[in-house]
Amino acid sequence: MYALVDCNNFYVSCERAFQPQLEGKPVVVLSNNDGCLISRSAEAKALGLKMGEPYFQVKPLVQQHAVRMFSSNYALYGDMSGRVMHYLSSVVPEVEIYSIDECFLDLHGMEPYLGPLAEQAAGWRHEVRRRTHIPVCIGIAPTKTLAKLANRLAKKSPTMEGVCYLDTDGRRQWALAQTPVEDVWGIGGQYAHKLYAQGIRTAAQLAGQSEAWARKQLGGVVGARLVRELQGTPCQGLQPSEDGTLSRKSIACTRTFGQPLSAFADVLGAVAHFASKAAEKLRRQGSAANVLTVFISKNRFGTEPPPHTRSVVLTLPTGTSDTIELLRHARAALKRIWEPGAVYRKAGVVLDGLETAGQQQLLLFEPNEQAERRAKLMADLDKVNQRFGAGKVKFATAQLPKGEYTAPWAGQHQWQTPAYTTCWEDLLCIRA
DNA sequence: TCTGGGGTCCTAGGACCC
DNA sequence: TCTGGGGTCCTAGGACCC
Repeated sequence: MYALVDCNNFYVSCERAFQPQLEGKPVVVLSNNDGCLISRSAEAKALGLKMGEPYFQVKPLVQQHAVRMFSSNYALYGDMSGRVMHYLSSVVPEVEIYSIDECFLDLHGMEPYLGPLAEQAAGWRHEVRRRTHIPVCIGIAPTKTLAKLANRLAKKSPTMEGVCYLDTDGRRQWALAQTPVEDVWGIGGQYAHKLYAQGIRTAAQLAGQSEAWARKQLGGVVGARLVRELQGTPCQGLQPSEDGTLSRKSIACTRTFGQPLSAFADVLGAVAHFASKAAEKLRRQGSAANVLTVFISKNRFGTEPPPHTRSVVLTLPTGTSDTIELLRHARAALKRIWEPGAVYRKAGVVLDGLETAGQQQLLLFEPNEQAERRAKLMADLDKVNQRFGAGKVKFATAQLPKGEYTAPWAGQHQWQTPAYTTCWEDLLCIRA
């Protein structure tokens, strides 16, 4: 058996944890640049506010109903996520952190030790709430896909009190019949459309198809696996996350600018900043990158025909996590795709071909003094920034223009709350 | 005026190799 | 006239996820 634990409206719940007066009110959290709605309270959903909708389009509705708005505060959400995951990691031996607000628990063979799983899950749910103020729902089933499906039902039906256990074949059939096919994990817009055209509208109907059919219709082995999992045969095991952290296969830092930019120096400043941030993430997970991609984009919503994005992919001479090295390549890459006179809205840096850091040095016959000094410099840089605040020490390329206090590319974050749990200055103050 | 960011996996097709 | 049968690696593009 697998359990899927999912935090309800996670970002909104994090804001509510520090502002209990928001309970029962419509609340939304906006994406970077205060662009789109990315988390909504139940009350906000009831008003018809949709996931991913641009804020400017729903502004009248939001104002009319006095919906409370928040800019995203990832320092807070990341820390709160860590607290939830840390607790869940302590109740079972194997946990896979699937995203910032979801994790799978491996419950195989656990029932004799834990007792009835539904009761256990209710206890975990209660304890997460008590420790973090974050509400979660738990779905339990024989496969990951069915656990996702169970989780959705736990969220929808108040009588389940946040836990849904598909422990019998009858319950599994009932759950499949309840679920629209587009709500199955792995069925997105394209596939849903295709399935409807063939008269398949529920998860039960999809589960009734053959593996060969699924392979042909739903993208090969992925589709075959999906249908088998709906039928109750596990095809995906747990990929345990080491000590509660995730190790990525690619690392990106990309942003839409707060305003359109057309000066090379401004865009270079942004690209340099993104490269520095990506390099920090890279070192944090102990990796080195072999491939660097830089892209710049124009307005993708305007009347101009695509392509709106130009990118360049560089294979680096050797795997590296050195900011200086990556900045040098990023600048060269940007020069190659830069069009004078164009107006840019967004840029990004992506690191791929990740390997364990240090491996590339084993190839050298003699210890490379310069490489060692550089590695030490990067480690010290990270230490200083960790202790005194992100960006306290940075490279000149990523520095602000003279006399500026905010970067020209910086976005809006009009409704940002304090980083209550990760910054001393932002510590919550309670007056008696 | 205003439209997010960060990931994963898979397939097909071309280049190249023996 | 007739033109094999594997492999591997790489890239681009598609689809999906939260």
